[in-house]
Amino acid sequence: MDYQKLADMLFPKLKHDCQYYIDKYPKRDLPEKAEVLRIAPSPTGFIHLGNLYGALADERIAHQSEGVFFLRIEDTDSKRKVPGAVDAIISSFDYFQIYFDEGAHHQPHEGNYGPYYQKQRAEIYQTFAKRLVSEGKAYPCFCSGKQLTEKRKQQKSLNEATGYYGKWATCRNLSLEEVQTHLDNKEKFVIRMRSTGNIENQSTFHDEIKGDITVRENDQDIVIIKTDGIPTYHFAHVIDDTLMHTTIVLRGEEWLGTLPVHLELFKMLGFKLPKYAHTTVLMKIDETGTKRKLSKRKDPELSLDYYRQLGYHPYAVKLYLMTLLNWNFEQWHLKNPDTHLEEFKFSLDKMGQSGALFDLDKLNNISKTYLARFSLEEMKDFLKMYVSSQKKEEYEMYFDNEEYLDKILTLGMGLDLRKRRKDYIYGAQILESIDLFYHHNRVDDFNCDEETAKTLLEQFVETYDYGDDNSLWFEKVKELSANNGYASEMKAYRENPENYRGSVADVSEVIRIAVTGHKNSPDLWTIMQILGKEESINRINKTIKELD
RNA sequence: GGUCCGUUGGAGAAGUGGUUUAACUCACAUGCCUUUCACGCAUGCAUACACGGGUUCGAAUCCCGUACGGGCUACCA
Repeated sequence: MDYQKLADMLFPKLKHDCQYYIDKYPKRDLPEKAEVLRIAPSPTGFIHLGNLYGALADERIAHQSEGVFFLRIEDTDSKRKVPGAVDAIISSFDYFQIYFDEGAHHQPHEGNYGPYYQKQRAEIYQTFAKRLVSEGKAYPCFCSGKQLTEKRKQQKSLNEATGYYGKWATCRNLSLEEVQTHLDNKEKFVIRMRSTGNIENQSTFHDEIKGDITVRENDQDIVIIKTDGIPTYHFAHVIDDTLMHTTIVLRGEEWLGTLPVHLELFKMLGFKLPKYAHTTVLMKIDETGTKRKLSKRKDPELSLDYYRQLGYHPYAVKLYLMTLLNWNFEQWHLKNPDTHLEEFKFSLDKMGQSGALFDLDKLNNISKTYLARFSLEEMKDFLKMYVSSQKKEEYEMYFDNEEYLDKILTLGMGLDLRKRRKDYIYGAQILESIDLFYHHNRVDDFNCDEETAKTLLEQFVETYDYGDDNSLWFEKVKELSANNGYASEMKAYRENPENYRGSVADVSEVIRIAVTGHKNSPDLWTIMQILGKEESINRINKTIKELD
């Protein structure tokens, strides 16, 4: 059989040979320990926490080792492509501050190993496929989809493994004449690799995360080039990660099953095998109470956009993912709350082996703990970023009067006060809270009837003096309480609650609502000091009026 | 069906033959603090090593089997 002739028949007009591409993408000039990793999403228009999880691991390992992290778009399946999806992917990674050294988003200077869209690399794959054909390691297959379905049916009824292999691989040994006839008939064909593996042969393979795993040899003549001339994932992966000099292939464990295919392809092409690291899948609890993989279709709330829209701080989300990624991260972070996560030594062998449940409670906790450490300036920067990224124009007015915004943030969140709040989880909540301060009358929430509230407020204003210090101020509130049948001492109230209408705490709450619009806030005296005499009294008077 | 991976309290997770009466974080509860809430501190809860055999003086840790969960089994990635 003249394989070279076969190869020329199938691929009559390719510009270059394999050597051309091998020379075009020389070994990267990097320090010895440097690792090269990539994330290779397909443009389906949906990326979720799982993608970010993987990207963060990639990014850390690459940059920690002074290596390279790049973005490749796996757009080999035209059916899956969604318009605008690539932009969405890039903008999401951008929001979460995952930075690439090279790749799809860096156009026009995307890097020296491009193109980074697989669609644009079609000719490269074909060139290598041609070489395999010329060496007798791959062959054209003219089977139609219908025929393949029929085969599968038969295999199932015979209780044999499905697929294109062994005696079922009917196109394996077509003669040149037969191929010529098919071509003359303008029949579509795919290129399949000619597997030499035996499914019975087992060996162990070292995965950087999973450890030693057992793999069987592949015996399937899988498709490497589809009828449209575009490669399948398997072939593209082997070619790209070789030419782009990826050193660690980090991907989801759903790829473990096809690892034997990739191993055989690497061997067949004579390429050096990269290291593999298969990460666990993020899970959630189903409505039915069972654990299951996060799904694009069923779990829209787990899309990255969900967190962006609510305004989770990107760094907080990363902190959470890091705790899932490396078990020792959390304790490191507790010890070093002010150290950036980039200082943490990330390692593959500290990754979990079983599917981690996504835990919103924990994310929220990490998120609010993180926000609670913010200074006034940091908080404003974050809110500005959030408001502009979400185009929430109705909130932009808050930034026009920074002095006022400062006051309100200080009041509401205890920023720059000793009593830091820790009950804000994400941006949307904070903006809501700011809104409450602007429209501060929540008379519905008073803990007493309106008549009483009004009386208390009127008496409070009469004796209020901006110059009073905290303790004098509070003495007055106590007096006010006592005059109206409220306990002025908490202890006394707790011992005999039936003797009073309430306690000084209840009186404080009435004033607090009148001043801030909130039932809860930091220390009231300080708030009124910050708001200023005039505005404090205005707010109370306004409330009194509304109670009439 | 075949094949691969996994299974430690409600959740994440450490521990890979003997200071383990199994860390730590979240959740939950209680107490202290306190003019509210939150914070902080302290305490507690949680009947946690999937099950059954085996190896061993000794097993969460090693071996075998079973169950359960998940992945793959496409001209999808």
